[in-house]
Amino acid sequence: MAITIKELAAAAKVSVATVSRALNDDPKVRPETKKRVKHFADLLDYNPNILARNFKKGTSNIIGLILPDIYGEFFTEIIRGVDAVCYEHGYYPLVASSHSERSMAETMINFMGQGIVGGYIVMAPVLSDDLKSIIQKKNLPIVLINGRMTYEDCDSVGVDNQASAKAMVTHLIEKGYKRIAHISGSKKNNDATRREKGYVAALEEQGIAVDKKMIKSGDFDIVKGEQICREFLSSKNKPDAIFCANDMMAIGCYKAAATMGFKIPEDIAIAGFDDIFVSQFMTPRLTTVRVDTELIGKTAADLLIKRIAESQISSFSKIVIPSTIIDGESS
Amino acid sequence: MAITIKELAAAAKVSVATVSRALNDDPKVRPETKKRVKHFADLLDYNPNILARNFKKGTSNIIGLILPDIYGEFFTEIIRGVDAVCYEHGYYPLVASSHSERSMAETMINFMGQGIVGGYIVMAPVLSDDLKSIIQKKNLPIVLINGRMTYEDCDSVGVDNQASAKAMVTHLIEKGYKRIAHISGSKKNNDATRREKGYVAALEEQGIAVDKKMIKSGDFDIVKGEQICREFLSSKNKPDAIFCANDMMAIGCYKAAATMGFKIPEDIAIAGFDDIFVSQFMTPRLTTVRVDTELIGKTAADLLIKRIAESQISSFSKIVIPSTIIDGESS
DNA sequence: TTGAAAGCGCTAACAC
DNA sequence: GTGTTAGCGCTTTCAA
Repeated sequence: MAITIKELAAAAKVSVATVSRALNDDPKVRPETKKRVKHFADLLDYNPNILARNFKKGTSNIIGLILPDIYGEFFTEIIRGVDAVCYEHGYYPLVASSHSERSMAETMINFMGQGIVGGYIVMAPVLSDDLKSIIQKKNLPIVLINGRMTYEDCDSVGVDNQASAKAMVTHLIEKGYKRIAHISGSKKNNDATRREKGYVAALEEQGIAVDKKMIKSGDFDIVKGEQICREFLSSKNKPDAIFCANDMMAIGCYKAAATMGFKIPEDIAIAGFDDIFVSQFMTPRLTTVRVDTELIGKTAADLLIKRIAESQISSFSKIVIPSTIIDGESS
Repeated sequence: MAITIKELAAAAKVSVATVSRALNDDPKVRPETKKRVKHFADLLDYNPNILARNFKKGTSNIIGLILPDIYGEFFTEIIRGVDAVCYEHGYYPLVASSHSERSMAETMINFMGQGIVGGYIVMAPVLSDDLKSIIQKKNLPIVLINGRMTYEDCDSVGVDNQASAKAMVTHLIEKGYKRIAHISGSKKNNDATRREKGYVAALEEQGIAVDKKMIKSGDFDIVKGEQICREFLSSKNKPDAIFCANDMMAIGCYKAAATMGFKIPEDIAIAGFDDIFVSQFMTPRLTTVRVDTELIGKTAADLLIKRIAESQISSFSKIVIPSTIIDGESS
């Protein structure tokens, strides 16, 4: 066991209270006393037991980061961003996935009232009623990532999926594409539905009729993306461009095009969403929407840490992280 | 603040001690008492304050997962594996990267004696003296991932990089390739040096002279991989195959080959290491070494949790996670 | 400016 | 089998 405040107090010949105050930079402590205490703390290699501190204060410097799953770049970058900000502020991120078999709501309840975390960042692609009620009766600060941005009861950070998708499709139209198909994500996924709405909005704004047959769900999956692209390419009314709801499905399209002998972008233009790492190395370079995912994580952590530190509740923020169109050679 | 053990005790009309015992399944408690306590616990929505428990017991059900950085599939899968096992055992993973500017050693010291974690999993691609001394005088259980496997002072889990690389190169030789080049990782990275050794060992075993000019360091970087591949392909003594120390560099090679007009595998065969997600979707499918990274994380977490739970120290394990050769169409 | 002491919620030794 | 109580290391009143 490491050295305790008592031993440090004895060494510095002051009371434990003074040690505590000195180490917490209480202005009431005389500078020379403070100095002596700190000197001995260094000397004896003293580290306050954070557990005891958190326990006593009823808060925690640990942030619960609850993700629907842990895979792929998106989550990694969120974790990375959260980690970076946590480090700056002396917080630690506790990462938990919802483990599919249990609901996300359960995971959150598990954390609650246990004292382990001082607040959480929740990434909920689907905002169930369970989850909503938990957020509403929350006893800990919560920041939502990419949740429904209209939600009024907590802070949230995310991308404007709809506007970004709309911008991308508009960009394709401006480049001269007339028949733009869309491979959407899962119907249940909030991001996916927003992106599809953006696609529809762009067409409507440009006076292009929306053809339902030109929208197919690929579940964000690379293999499904390939499959659907194959269907599009072999249909009689072949599209001249495909906007995929994520880059993974776009990669699937590349594969389909290659094996079917279609050249990108001459025979079929492809656009994605996310700008994952490999996209910049694909030949031709994928046209896509870049989202600074790490910034989402950072912003969420910043928000949460502020929220944990403050006592009174100020109004909730909804922060939109901007996205950029990467005009690659695939369109 | 959530309900405490005291209030629960009052409700169930027993002492706090009985509540504690009942909830911890102490066999001394009468079944009916246990039942009543649990009933009230459910009713009142009681969750024990884990912080208080950990504090009191001087342990923690939180595992510190210290990574050199957080990006790419490898780390994600480690986190994923650790998370899965943690969940099973009621533990939580606390993820921290070493944040480059501070050393990994510092991060570990930060955790120590603070009570926050009950042990850690450390992924150290380089085992510095700092780190070694910390491991040696450790006051908390540690499991090393992919560290130097010869290290004797703690548990470790990892891949046999050398044997796997050797197997891959031998495989290439058996396929008929005569002039196999190697794009290695960073000289400082333990994985990289082991893979290079495996490459050399395979050549030697097959009676092929090792040509130093055929080994160049690409730092595990996709762009450097492309660059070096370009150099190899334009040299007068062009290799007929390139074994890259990771898939990212292999992707770089694909790019170089495509732009220089070389066909894979006819003009140049490419092999990688890691079998990252996109490798299976590359055209042609990349020949590579598959490592079950998630299993590494799982195994490490398993080991650590056992270590935390047990009181006396048994001998340290070194677990080697097997790897497989994926015989793709790029060779 | 400093010290003494209470107490956070829980577990475990001891008493009954 | 159950209750009483000390105490984990720290912060924070309250006194001095």
